Amino acid sequence: MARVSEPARPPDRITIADVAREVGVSMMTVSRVINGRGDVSAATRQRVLEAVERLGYRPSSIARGLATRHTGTLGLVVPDIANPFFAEVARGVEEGAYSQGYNVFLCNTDEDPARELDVLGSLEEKRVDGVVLCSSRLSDEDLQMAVDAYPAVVLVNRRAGQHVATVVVDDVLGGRLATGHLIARGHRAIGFLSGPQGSHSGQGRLEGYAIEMASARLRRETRWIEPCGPTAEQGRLAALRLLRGSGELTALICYNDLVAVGALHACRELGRNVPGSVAIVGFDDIPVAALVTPALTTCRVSRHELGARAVGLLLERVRREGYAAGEGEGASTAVVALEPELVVRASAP
Amino acid sequence: MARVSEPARPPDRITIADVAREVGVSMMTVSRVINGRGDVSAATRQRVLEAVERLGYRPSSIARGLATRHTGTLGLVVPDIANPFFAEVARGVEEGAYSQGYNVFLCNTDEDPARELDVLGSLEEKRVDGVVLCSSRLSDEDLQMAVDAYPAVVLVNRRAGQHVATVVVDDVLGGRLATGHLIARGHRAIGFLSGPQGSHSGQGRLEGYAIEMASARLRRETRWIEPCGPTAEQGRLAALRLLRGSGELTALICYNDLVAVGALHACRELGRNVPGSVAIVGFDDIPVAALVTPALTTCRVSRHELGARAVGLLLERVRREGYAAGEGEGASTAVVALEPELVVRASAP
DNA sequence: CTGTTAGCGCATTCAC
DNA sequence: GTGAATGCGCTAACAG
Repeated sequence: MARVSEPARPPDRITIADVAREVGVSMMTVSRVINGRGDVSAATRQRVLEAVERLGYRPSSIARGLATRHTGTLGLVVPDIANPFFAEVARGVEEGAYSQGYNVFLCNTDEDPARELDVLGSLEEKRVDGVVLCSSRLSDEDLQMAVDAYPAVVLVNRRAGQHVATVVVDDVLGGRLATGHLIARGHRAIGFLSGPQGSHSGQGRLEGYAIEMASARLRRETRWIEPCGPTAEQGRLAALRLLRGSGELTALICYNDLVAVGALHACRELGRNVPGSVAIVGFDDIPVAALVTPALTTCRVSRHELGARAVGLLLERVRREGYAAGEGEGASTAVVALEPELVVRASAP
Repeated sequence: MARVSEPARPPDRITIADVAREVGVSMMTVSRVINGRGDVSAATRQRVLEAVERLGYRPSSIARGLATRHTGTLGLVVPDIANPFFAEVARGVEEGAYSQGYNVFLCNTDEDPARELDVLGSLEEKRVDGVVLCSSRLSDEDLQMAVDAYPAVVLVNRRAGQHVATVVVDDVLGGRLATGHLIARGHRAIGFLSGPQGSHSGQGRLEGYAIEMASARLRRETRWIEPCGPTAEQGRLAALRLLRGSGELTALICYNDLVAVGALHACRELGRNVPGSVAIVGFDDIPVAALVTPALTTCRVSRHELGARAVGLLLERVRREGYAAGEGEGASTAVVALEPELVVRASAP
């Protein structure tokens, strides 16, 4: 068997020194050309550029990072990238970062606070210039410490005081939109599958529901509100309980689209036509919403924009890093609330 | 307005020198403790660890990377992270990387070869230790160059010769499973919505279909095969064409689940009961497959495993980086083909 | 078991 | 316009 005599280390990478030697100038001149800084005569600039091309030189972000203390990298921390919600947020973040020349580290926390802390630590070691932290499960205290540890942080879907940059969804408005639409269509007895007990977004949406019902002077019954897990199956079971217990209901607002799909199944089992006998509204506009029969009316917010706005805020801050976070200092809005919109389909026309 | 006299730079980070000074040892000793290398007396180890804790010292991956030429980072290149397929692959990749202490850069190519090249370049500058490249749209030539530029590369869903590590889905087997299942249920006239013309996976699945039909000595008609776009709407239209043109068909195999959902809608329009009059099989087992009515029988492969296997191969290679890629040298399998499985549901029981 | 020397590749002062 | 020295924070290779 042919065996190479030496371990055959890959040839060492081309460095800025190689380019300088090739052109016959100092490293500094090459550096200036590459970073477009300082004045360099057009002639030498040209020769440097050619040499860079010829040698296939790629500046090392690592070395540059060590020298400048800026790495051109961001961290993106999400509970689960396989969750379409965060996948789309990630898309928005990556696009924004890419367009500004940044690379982003993707980190899953798996909803585990310990792992979240761990991941944040590793990003710190990587010396990221900033972090987008989604749906943090950290305690207020830990969260504050984490925020302080980075040059710049933007929170998504989690608040932590006015002075921490944040992008959230206006869930109360979402709840109002859904409820208002049903009321406008003549519904008076509206049930609410409110999702997991501790859910912030569930609470917000429920609050919006309460506001609209109250302002329309409609009756509200505690038994019309039923908590449930965030899945289709749990939605089905909860809808069954609700519809059997409160036959007067003519509409159901569901914590999310999966729950709404479950409610659809429940109605089919009970022989209740949708939307004829029961109208159904979901939240999120996940892909399945448009594919089920009848297609779901649902309340959506651009998850892509959520991510895009988050990096936007982040990079804004990254750039002023090093300056005091002065209050008046032209600081842009710290808390952005994205407004959802109602997508009207067949389940609640 | 109160204005700070100086730009108020954040206090410089703690370095290994600070820790060394605090403990009264050399930097090397601290380094040894941190990296668990070399022998250090239990006593000093303890004192170093305490100082690290006390000062909140975080070693800089950047500096370490410059010194060791290993960054502890990987690149993950996908066409679109918002596509659930790649999101799940990403999950697998991230998990595997995390468990081995690596961080991963997420890069979207948006299906654009130019951008893919660009992104690969930026990863090179970041000096990643390896790259997982999914569904590359690069020409064979460009792909080969890209592969050569990195210490280690693993391809997902794209082949490039035997000596490039690759993880793919066995689409031919998938096609055979779907077809075989229908034949076993007594179907003899089976149509095929074959997806986009250039699709590799579509071709593979179609090949599997042909193999099974032939081995069962069943008649095959060219008009039973209908190409279509990869969406529900295009699936619906194609199914309409197919079912109207070939009334004898009792089963439809669909390029993917979205197309299958479209076929479901088409059957409803034509008043043909599923599965009574037409059985339908999809591919991929996307979330919607289980939620439509009737639920879809579909052929799935673990996308999570696809990612997990890819990082597995990658890290295996990263570790032997620097050695010649000797053929016999205990080199593990370069090409892994994951076997899909059939998930039987109501649309083709 | 521990310390010293040197350098990873680049950018930031300053000089010229 | 350009170059020379110096250091970013850390570890490899040797000493001791």
